[in-house]
Amino acid sequence: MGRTTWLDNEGLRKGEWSAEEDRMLVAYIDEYGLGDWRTLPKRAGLQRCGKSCRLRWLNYLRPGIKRGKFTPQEEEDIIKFHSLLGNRWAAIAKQMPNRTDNDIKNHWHSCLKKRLVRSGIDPMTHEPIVKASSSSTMSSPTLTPSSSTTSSSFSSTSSARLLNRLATGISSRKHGLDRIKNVILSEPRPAVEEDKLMISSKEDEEEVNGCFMEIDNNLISTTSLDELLFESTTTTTAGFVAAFDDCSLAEPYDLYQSDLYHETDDQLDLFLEIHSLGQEDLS
DNA sequence: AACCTTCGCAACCGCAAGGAT
DNA sequence: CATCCTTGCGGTTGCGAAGGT
Repeated sequence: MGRTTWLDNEGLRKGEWSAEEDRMLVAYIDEYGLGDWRTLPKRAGLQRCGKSCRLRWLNYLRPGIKRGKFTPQEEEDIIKFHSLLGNRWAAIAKQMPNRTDNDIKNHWHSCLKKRLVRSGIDPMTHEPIVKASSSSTMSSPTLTPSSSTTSSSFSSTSSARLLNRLATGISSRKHGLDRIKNVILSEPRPAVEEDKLMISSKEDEEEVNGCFMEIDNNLISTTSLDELLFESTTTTTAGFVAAFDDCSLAEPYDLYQSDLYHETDDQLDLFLEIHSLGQEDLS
């Protein structure tokens, strides 16, 4: 299986790797370690570009890679992490150390995505596919648009889901957290009127991702979002505060303003922790 | 048996982020 | 500070295998 091998216009081999090429790459890295991928092929005696060598090493030759069929547990994990992280395959792969991002991505596209669709689950939102109905009421699968909504009218499931979406936004965008702090979670927290939160430019819109677009579109109110964040961290995660006792934080809310979020990996780990606690709580 | 479709997966491409100069 | 270079990521493609008609 694989692509046939050919030479590009610079005389570099493309396509399927031969056993001999694999052997040469492994032998070189074993002896000299990983280094400059650009110059590695020449030093290793390979007629490949550095990018190709890197890919071959990371996705195939690197020690510790688990190949072959995914177990049901692994599939479950992929679906779970995808619901949290979206198409961030590298981030998902970090949670599953023996699998490569390429492998996970391939399995998702060729198998898991279709399986979810067959089960009536939207593979992007991980929510039940809502068929167009004759009802005239505007509805969102998880978020109820209402300026008079109180936090108690939101299910803890939707709260957790929203929190997870925010987590994805925060961890994937450099200034996402700052924006949340400044625009939505500013202290003291005045009741922010919906029309005060304006997304002024296309750039802003892209920056703050779909979550904020929903705000802009009035699908959820900012005050509801604020309440949701409280609710998410209190009612859906009984063990949440206990889990972070070491942080000496009085309220879960404070976590949003703490230094814990300054590093992407920390954000991710923290939110995964929140999510798993939330899942236990919901089950 | 021949043809067609779907599956599985390796590898390529383009782009963006971040570091080096 | 600007530009260049390298690395890493995600989307997509290509192709043999497997299965169906």
